[in-house]
Parts: sequence; C-alpha cells; structure tokens
Amino acid sequence: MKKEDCTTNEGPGLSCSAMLNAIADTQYVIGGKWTLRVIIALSDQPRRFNELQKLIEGISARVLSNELKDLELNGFIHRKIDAKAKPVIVEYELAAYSHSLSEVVKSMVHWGLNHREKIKQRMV
Amino acid sequence: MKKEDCTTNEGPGLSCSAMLNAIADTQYVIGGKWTLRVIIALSDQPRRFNELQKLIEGISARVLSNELKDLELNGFIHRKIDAKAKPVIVEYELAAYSHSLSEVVKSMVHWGLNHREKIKQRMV
DNA sequence: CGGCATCCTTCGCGATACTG
DNA sequence: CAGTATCGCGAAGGATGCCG
Repeated sequence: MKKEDCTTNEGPGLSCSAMLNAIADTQYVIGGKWTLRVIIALSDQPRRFNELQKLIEGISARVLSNELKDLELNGFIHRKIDAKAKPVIVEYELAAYSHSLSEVVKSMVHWGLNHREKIKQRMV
Repeated sequence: MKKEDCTTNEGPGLSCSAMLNAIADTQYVIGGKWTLRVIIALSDQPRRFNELQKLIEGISARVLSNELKDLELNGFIHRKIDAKAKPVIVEYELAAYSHSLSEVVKSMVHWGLNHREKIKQRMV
C-alpha cells in the first residue's frame, strides 16, 4: 500500500488527496445554501423565474439568478426560451444529469436524520 | 400525496422541508473546509496536535483547534490525555461514530470523480 | 508541545433599487 | 416578467504572536 492510500476503505486504490479533491468538488457544486433547494423546487415541473422566487422562501433575485446560472453551467438544468411569446417566456427545467445526485442526496438525508436523533438522545 | 411531499423519490414519505433540514444538518457538520480532512488524517492512527498540523497542509493552529473541538462535540473523535507523561501528551483518535459517515463520504467521492470526468469531456 | 487571543481578509449571502 | 447593479454585513477562515 502506498503512503498516500487511505486506510479508510472508502476509495479502494484511491489516494487520500484524490478523495479529498473529489469531496471538495462535490461540496463546491452542491454545498451552497440554496443549490439543492432550487433543484428540488424544479423536481416536479419546469418553472419560471418569479415562480421559483415565490416557491423558495427567502431567496433574493440576485442569488436565484446566480444559482440558476451555476446550475446550468453544471448541467443540472436547462433554460428554455419561448421567443415567440410576448413577453418572452423563460422556463427552467431539470436536466437528466440532476438525477445523478440522488445517491449523494439520499445518504446526506439519511445521515442528517440519524445524527439529529443521536444528538437528541444525548440531551436526555 | 401531500403537497409537501417531494416528487423526487429520495425520501419516501418525507416532506421536502424535512429532507432539506436533514441535508442542512449534514452540511453544517461536515461541510467545513477542513472537517473531513481532519477525520481522514486520523483514519489510520491516533495523532497529536502538531503532528496533525504538519499532516494537514495549510491548516492554522486556530482552525485546527476549533475543528477538533467541534469533532469531539459531535462524537467523531476522542481526546486522550496522558497526564503522567511530562510534558503531558494529548492524542486524538477517531471514535466509532465517525464510521457512520462512510456512506456519505463514499457517495460524495464517487459523484465528485464522475462530475470532474464529465466536465473534462465537455471541454474537448 | 498544545493550544488561545487578536487582528485581518475573503467570500457567500442579503437588501434594495433599477432596467429592457 | 426576468433579471442586473450596487452596497454591505457577517461568519469562516488565515496570519501572527504569546503563554503555561
């Protein structure tokens, strides 16, 4: 075993720094305060800008705008423009790639619930 | 199905806000820049403060100190003190609870690697 | 050696106003 | 309606120095 290899067996054959970089990437992409909220708000149907802002309580237009740009850059959503309509209609819809997050989201939800339970019991 | 239920099927029977809270908890606990690095640095053996600081490149004493306190509060590590030695020896070791993170870590590593691959291919 | 105190910087985010 | 521009706060983190 190389010095760099992690003894935790999360990444068989993966160096620690490679693992840490991958984790940092994930945190960078979905670690923002609103990122996953926007994705979830789009999970059942495409939505328009102001619709999203009403749906996601507390988000400002500036932040929502930035989130949507980043999400599009990362391939999570598509921006659909209907230029024929007047005024122009812009809709955001989830791309297939957003489903690749399901495992990450699931494990985070699971761990978060367990952790809260654990904390509660320690309080008793 | 209640209005609150998520149409993404990550949390069967779980409301969106419950999911989002659980995710926020997880991000709060392990979302710090250094948290997982410290845990991984401790994964093969207990280590002392200055040893950790050398091992984790770039971390300051202040930040490491805070991380270790938080990690202990959250039950991830134990602080072992050998008071008989002079000067006193302090060691940090992983607690069993830190292994509960393995699924989260694994999925984040996996997704991060895939995402980087995807980005690379788009560059071509 | 194992930290804590202090000061400073950076970055994410919030609030508000404004525009085509 | 769908955003952009501007301003600025607050918290996380970095740099440095000191102490038992």
